[in-house]
Amino acid sequence: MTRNVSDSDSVRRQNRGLILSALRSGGPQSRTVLAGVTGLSHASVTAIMQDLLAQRVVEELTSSDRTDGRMRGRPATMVGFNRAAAYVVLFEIDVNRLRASLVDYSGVLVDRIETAITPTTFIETAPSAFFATHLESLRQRTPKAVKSLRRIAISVQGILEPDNSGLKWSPIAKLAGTSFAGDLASSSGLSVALYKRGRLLAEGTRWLDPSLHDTSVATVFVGSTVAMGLSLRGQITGRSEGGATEFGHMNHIPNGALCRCGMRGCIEAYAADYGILRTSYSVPETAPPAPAVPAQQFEALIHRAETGDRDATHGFNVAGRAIGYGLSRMMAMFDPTHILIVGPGARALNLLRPEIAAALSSSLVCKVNGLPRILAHPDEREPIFTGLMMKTLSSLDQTDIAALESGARL
Amino acid sequence: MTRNVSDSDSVRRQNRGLILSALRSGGPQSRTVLAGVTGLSHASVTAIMQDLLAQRVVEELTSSDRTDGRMRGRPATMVGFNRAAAYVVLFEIDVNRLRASLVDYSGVLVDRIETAITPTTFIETAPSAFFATHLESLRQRTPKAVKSLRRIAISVQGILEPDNSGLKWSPIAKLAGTSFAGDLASSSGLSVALYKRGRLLAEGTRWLDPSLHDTSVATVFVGSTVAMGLSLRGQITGRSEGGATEFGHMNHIPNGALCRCGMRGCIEAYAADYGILRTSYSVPETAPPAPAVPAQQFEALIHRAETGDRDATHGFNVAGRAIGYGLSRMMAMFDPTHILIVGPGARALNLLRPEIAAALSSSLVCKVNGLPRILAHPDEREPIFTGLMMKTLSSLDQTDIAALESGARL
DNA sequence: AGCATTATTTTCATAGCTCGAAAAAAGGTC
DNA sequence: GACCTTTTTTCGAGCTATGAAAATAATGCT
Repeated sequence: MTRNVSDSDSVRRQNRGLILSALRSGGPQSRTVLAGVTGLSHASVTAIMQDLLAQRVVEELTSSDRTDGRMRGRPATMVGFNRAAAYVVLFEIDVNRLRASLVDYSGVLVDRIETAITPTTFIETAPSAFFATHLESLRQRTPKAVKSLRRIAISVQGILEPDNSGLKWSPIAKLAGTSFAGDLASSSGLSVALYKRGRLLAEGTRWLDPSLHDTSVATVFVGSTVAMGLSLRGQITGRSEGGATEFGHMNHIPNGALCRCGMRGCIEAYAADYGILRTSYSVPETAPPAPAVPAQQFEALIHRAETGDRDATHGFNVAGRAIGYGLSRMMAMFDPTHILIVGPGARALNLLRPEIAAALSSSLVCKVNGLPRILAHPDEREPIFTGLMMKTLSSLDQTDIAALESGARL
Repeated sequence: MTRNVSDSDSVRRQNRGLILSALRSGGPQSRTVLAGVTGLSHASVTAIMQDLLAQRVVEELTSSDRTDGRMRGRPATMVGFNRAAAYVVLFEIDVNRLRASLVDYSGVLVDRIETAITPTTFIETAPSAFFATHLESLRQRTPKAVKSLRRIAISVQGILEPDNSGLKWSPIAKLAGTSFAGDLASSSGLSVALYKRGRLLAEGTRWLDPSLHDTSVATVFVGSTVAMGLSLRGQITGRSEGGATEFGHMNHIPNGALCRCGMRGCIEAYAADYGILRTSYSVPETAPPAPAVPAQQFEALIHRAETGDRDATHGFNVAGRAIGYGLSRMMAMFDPTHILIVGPGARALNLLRPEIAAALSSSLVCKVNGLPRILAHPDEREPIFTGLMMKTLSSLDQTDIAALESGARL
């Protein structure tokens, strides 16, 4: 049971957290600005800053870093994160590659390793060993980061185990079923967090576009899979497993097209690249989905549809319909003001849009409240990485750093 | 912008809130028990209690109220809400009746007025005047409550205005489009809250069954309409308008049966009483829905299906399918562990269950995580009233009472 | 060079809160 | 009436935030 009692300790923790999160989203700032942004008094900001400086969590920037034209009055001393205060290792795993990044406490990428993944990778090497090897490489290449390494976070696709130790189901061969996160945690002695890609997309777009930060956004990935993250008035929500949704496997048509997951009629079976391809080439719906669709093949299909090819256009219409009715059903539960299409499918938004709009228009909530804005953002890698990094660093801020005792040092 | 700064004031507010909510859910308790339940020290409980007693928010119960067999040691003095500390007026409006209740601060029903509503009621009388008349009657019949009246709350169906001043759309004739809540607020000088029925059902079932209090439950009303409230790990969620969903008007079949809302293919068009009736009697799907279905007619239909009538059974099968696929789609976004069917349709759960289970089983999340538990609770009036009352009183606790300044009195 | 001006940061005294320990209170038990 | 047991209150210590005043560190002006 969580104790919700409030005492002077929790007050400090809360206000330290406020300052850290202002620093996290606003970059280095003067104490006066921080007081304004957080609403704390100057006196409190000074007191908290003294703690943070003593703990080597933040540091004062030298005056040469100031670029703004000098003004009258005592010049402000900017305070920013001490980059060496902590390091985190971030893994992004995909069907065909693993990307391992070492990031410092200020959010600067220090080192990165990319490795290809094949269907046999996890037959030859146990997933936890695969991750451990990459972790070890990063450690060896940046020895100074080793003792300050605080967290590991992994971006995954699939359905998480309730205890977040691994995946119950995953489109990546032989990854599900092993408790790779739990194993990595015990072998490294660090906390390992798993996040679903859809959730990170929602997280990342909030950070990359501050105007969306406090609005309600549904971020939909359309590409080799279909996924969705939900951010409602700034709060990430969704299924308990890490706050993401299983939008791609929401049923679209009972007993419909065969999906990669083995079920029938999922949105993904119509709107992922393999689904669109299958429809366009009139392959029977019950035929097993292609294992992977090369990027240029999907691009070519978009081009054909854009230049008037009937079959390709039909494929995108069917996909738009699936996404549109999925969104319309989602909007009976939630009312995002913006819908952001991300990934390769975003380049085809103009092909998808008419059917999406038609499906949304046929719902009562859209008739009464109007249609949400639908935007496209073709690149998905940056939001995923940004989301993974910011989520990990903020959670470090709020959980570890804000709770540091007065005497303690990092 | 909300200031999230924490200071000693907010500490007190938080801890007062903790004690009030323990009292709200556990009834009168001794200070020692409260210390245990809230996690506060005995010293703090005493200090806060002294404030609350001075403000006449709570009162010590006389020893005669103690029923437990005497034990050794100093006897505990129970502390409970001062019933006269505040009063609230609760309205429940339905297609055919209005129920107005006066409730005291401890949650005891003091007075109640019920009035029939006909399709012409709001043609003859403006909605705000109709509510104001009932408010006035309650005031006159219990004069002592007048000066302590703090809030008005109304249970409604339909889609709320963004500012909660009224309804954008409602199944009740002539109710939507007028700002009856705003008008009532300004004429009475009290704050008026609108809550959707579905949300109150979720709220009420949590209070009525404490074992569900911190679980994730989807409460589905099946009767003259179809509605759903969502409670995730104890938190009510859903669309921004009062945290409810528009489940009944989630699309089930594109371009399907005509719904009362004017759209086509809504779940309600298949699963509300009028939809089941229409299917059972093979009335065309595009025929305008019956305005109201008498309770005994729906009961008779259940009986016919239970005794093997093919047409009636078909009607319930189609309804179960609509609800089942709706739930399966909802579960792609959220993962309640329990699904609670409430209202007249709950008496037909056995007829609906096979198709609901079949639809859920065809979804990936249920295949991986298993089916949620599906329960029935035929009576819907008690959860709605309890939800409305507890929500209103708790919000009074946390917003008004917890923030009372040390010197102030109610 | 020297003094006024201006903006930032720190210091200081005050007041509020929670907490643990000790004391007080209010009954039974023998 | 003395003792035991449990609840409740009192008291001093330790933290925290805050406004006001003081200190600091530059620029602008004469």
